[in-house]
Amino acid sequence: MITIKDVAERAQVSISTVSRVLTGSTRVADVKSEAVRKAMAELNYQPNAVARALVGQRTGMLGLMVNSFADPFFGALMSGVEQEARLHGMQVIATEGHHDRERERDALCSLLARRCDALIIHALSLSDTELLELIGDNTVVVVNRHISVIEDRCLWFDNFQAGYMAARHLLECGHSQIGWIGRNEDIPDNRDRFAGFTAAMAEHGLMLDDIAVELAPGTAAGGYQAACRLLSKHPKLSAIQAYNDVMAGGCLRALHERNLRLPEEFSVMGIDDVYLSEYLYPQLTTIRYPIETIGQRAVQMICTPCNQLRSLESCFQPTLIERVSVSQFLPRTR
Amino acid sequence: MITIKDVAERAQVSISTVSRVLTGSTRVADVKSEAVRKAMAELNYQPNAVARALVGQRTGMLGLMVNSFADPFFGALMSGVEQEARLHGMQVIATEGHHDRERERDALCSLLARRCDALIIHALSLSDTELLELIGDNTVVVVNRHISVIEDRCLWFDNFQAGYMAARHLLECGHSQIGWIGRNEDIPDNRDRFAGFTAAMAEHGLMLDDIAVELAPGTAAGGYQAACRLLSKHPKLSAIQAYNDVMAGGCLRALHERNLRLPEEFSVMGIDDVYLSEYLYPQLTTIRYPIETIGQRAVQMICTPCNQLRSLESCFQPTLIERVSVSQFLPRTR
DNA sequence: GTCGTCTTTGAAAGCGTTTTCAGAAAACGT
DNA sequence: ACGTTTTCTGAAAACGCTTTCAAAGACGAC
Repeated sequence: MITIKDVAERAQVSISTVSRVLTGSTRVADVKSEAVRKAMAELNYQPNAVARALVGQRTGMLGLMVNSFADPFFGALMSGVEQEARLHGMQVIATEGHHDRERERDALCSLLARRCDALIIHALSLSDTELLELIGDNTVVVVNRHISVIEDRCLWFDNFQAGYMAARHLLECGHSQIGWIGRNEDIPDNRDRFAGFTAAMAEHGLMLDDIAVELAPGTAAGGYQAACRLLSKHPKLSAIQAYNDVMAGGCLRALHERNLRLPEEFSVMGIDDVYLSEYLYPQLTTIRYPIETIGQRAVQMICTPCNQLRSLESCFQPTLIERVSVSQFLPRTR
Repeated sequence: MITIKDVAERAQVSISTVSRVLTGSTRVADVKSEAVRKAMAELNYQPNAVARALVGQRTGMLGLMVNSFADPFFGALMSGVEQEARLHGMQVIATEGHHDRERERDALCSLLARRCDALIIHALSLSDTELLELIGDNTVVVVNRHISVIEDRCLWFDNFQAGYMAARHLLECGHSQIGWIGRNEDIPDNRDRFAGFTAAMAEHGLMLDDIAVELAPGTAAGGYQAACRLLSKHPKLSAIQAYNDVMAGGCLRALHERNLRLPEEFSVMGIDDVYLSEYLYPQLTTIRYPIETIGQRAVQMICTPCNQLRSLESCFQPTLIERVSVSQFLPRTR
């Protein structure tokens, strides 16, 4: 491998001088600096980032842990992070946590051992305590999670408001018989979205006992099953609100199988607005989770000096994305 | 930061000894090794991977370049790579190329500068020559591309066969009026798939002049536009073969808008079998591109000693995934 | 008791950089 | 012409680790 030493030899200068033209820290006489540049080009020299990291005490690496690369939701997060990281000359190094405590811990340790300058973490399975202990005093931004002790290093989404807005939209379209399809895991996102949903319903005088609810795994298959159960138990339903777009996707399938014309005969809402949503038929009306923006903001929090960082909100607000899957309520004539 | 020196001091041994228990390279007396372990635990010591990389001349990092993180196709690739990398104790460090020559070059240089032990590259915009020049004599696996000079470091997909199988399937279902929706960029994948398509058609006596073709950008919107044009120009079509699943998704929308019952009245086939396909309505019949497996194999090629590596094929074969969007041809009665 | 052989250990060199320090050379003011 | 400042440069230390080398003990054989 070509090192700074080779360049120095070829350019007839000391390695210090080569280093100086490399970093541009100090003035170097034009003759020499020219010679160095020439030597570097001729040898096709590429500075060793590892050595630089060791001496400079910064690696220029941004550790990122997400649940799964294959999930488009996290794809969007990663994309946001990478774009912004590039602007700041940082390199993303990514791992998957896979919703598994062991793996999340290993992944974090690995990133830490590699001495990333900062970490962006989406962890589902690690407890708050464990997470805090692991990160120690490293620079960290926790996304999609609210840990009050480090609230200023967290970016999260107003899930309550998302659930609320979704229900609100359906109610405003005239629906009142609205079913909820949720996850059967007791995770905060699920709780909050459902709470928002019921709050909106309550405003219209619909109490918890009146609401049809089915729980299932947070997958398309889960959404399908839950929808099937919901439809057979509650024939009067005119709309379904799903925990997220993926479950809404499964829900749509169940409705298609029953030959319902969508959205004329039945409305469906999702939450998240993932890549998927506009491919569904009918295109899904949903609540946008600005996950890509959150990724960008996480990097900004890390790379922008505190004094320059306008202290923007850490809690991101949902927005309604109106597509096709929801329409005005029309009493069915069957 | 707490270093090997601190541990050595605390355990009352030299740093050499600490290093030895760390690497396990040489026997260390039980008393000492115990003391070292204790000191490490008490100080919560974590070896500095950067320093180890510098002296050991290997970073344990696997550089990965893909087109875009947000694209589920590449999500699957990344997932395959990460899984296998984990098994081999390697860490993935990823960048996006974004189908842009400059960015692809920058991304590669950055990975190279970081001294990744090996690179897995999906590059669309770099020319063969440029790519070869950049990678020099680094360990590299090129995916989804065939460069004959380094054929043994390439893994690719039989796009011709994919196009052939797709058309074949439609033909076997009795369709003969089949339209092709392709990309308007002249990339090899597009050429090969179309060539396979026409080859199958030719076997049934359908020559190029008989085939309805529309080209558009390789997006859902592109698929939609192309389908609209195709349908208006060729009312007799009973099936469409799209370049990939994403375009097929757009195509489905065009068909829904025309109130065609799918698949009874019209069949659609994709290629790739991305995450998306089973969410489409009707669920897409397609040709599987085993991209996750390709990712795994790329890592295996890198991490498995040559002598152990059974020389498996480098060209991956497509398989037919029968879902719902294709049915037997039934003459329309309208 | 002496010698050779193992085992275990610490000192020191080295990985490829950056940066400090001090000296040499050049430029300047008078 | 001389002292003072400024500019430029190389030697050397440091970053945190691994590994080589040689020395020190321990042990058994004779």
